[in-house]
Amino acid sequence: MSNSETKEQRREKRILDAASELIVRFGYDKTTVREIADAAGVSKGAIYLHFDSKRELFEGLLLREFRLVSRAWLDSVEADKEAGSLGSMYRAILSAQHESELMMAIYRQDPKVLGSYLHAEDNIFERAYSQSVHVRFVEQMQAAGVIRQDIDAQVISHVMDIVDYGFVSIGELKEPEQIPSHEETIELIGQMLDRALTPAEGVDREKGRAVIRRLIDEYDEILAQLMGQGDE
Amino acid sequence: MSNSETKEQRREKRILDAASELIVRFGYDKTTVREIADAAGVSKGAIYLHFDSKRELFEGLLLREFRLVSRAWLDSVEADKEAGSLGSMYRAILSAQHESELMMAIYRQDPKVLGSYLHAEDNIFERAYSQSVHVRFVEQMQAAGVIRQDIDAQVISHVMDIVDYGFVSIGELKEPEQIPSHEETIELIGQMLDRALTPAEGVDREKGRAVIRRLIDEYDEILAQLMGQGDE
DNA sequence: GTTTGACCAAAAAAACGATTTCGGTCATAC
DNA sequence: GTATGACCGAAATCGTTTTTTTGGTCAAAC
Repeated sequence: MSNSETKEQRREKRILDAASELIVRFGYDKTTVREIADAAGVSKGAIYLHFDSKRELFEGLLLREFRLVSRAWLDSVEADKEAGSLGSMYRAILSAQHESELMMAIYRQDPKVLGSYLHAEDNIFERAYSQSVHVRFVEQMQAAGVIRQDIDAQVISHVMDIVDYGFVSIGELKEPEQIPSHEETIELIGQMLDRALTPAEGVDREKGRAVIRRLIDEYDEILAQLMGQGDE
Repeated sequence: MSNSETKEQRREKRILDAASELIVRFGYDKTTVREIADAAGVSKGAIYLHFDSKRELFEGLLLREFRLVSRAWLDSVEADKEAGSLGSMYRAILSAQHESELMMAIYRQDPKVLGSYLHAEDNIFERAYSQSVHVRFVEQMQAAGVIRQDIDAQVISHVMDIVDYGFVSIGELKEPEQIPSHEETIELIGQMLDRALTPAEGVDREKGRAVIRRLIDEYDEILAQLMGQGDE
């Protein structure tokens, strides 16, 4: 096996790219399979060679996005030699999320984009949220000495969720011109976390990065599992 | 004039109380004037002796709530001798907001509660937001030496908006059992703000409280103005 | 072996009138 | 003077039928 993609993989990528753009723009319900096929330059039948249904196509798209964003997060943490503090890692994940309009819509559970899928039974979000990855992230960071251990992990994780949810959702509330650059915003958020949650005795940055690597591995497994479930 | 309310004032209060409970529960659109009258124990006609329309009744309710919450905020700041730091004041306002279900719905711009009023033209929110009270709050706090002056007030204010919006909206995303007590949550948020935004040289708490007093006065004026506009 | 697009049943949307509900008014009662 | 609720027109809701759209299939074409 070489690293070049097969013809099929390239076509699947084109389909998902087309679906992503259309769904972000018009929403899941208002985007038809026909339109996705046209935008991807394939026939409608071809889509069903890759996915069993519109729903599974969408779930494939969601899973790809989860993976892409977590990969981007990991890369940015690995690339930054200064990284390892809680703030720098949180900044990295906010940045990674912010790059993807689809990911933003997912995190804020935007009904305009996710449409009827949002309330479809047994959807991927229910399954994904039942794993409490955020709490585990904080617990492992505490164990690694990157986060103060005198505050309950549940509470820390919840405040981080609040900030994250506010960050991706604030665009629904404010006009674009009232919003400062997201670099400045993210910078300040990172500072706040660092100053409030870093232990007094300082941190071993490499340990923090090690936690991220381990967590992303875990996360990939969860995604693979979700992928598997979808196939049945 | 004595401090006892007139009969009319008492009736207006009963009407607003009834409206508040029904609207929080069933939403603006699904609550009828008839139901409000019944719940308040008055006739429908009586309602129109106090308000020119259903819309103005609702705006009266909104303005009363703004005033009540800002008053509760001020009281809690005045009562707490330790208050004056940014964190303690922010904690107080989150608490005050959290006490009022209606205020929570307003801050998260909940369509289930605010219904068609949310997109009604020239609604009170548009007018209220055009005044950038949050930015002015931060600027005055910086001038009083309670907040670091080396960070742009716009950015600080925006991050505080993000936290606030996330705080009142997170209930839409998570199940109640996944949410820690709001006391713990608020406590940590306050710590984060204090540690990240307090100047190194420490603060004069009384100066901070003085800013609050001045701001609430300003705010009352803005509300009075909005009230006036509504009457035309 | 691949790919396509005409085709189908099911679901959604539109059309439409009948019916009910609702915000607001005002003649009447107190 | 104050308060009420029957009353009105506008608007929303409902029930039903018709029309259009859409997800998914598969015989035919390549």
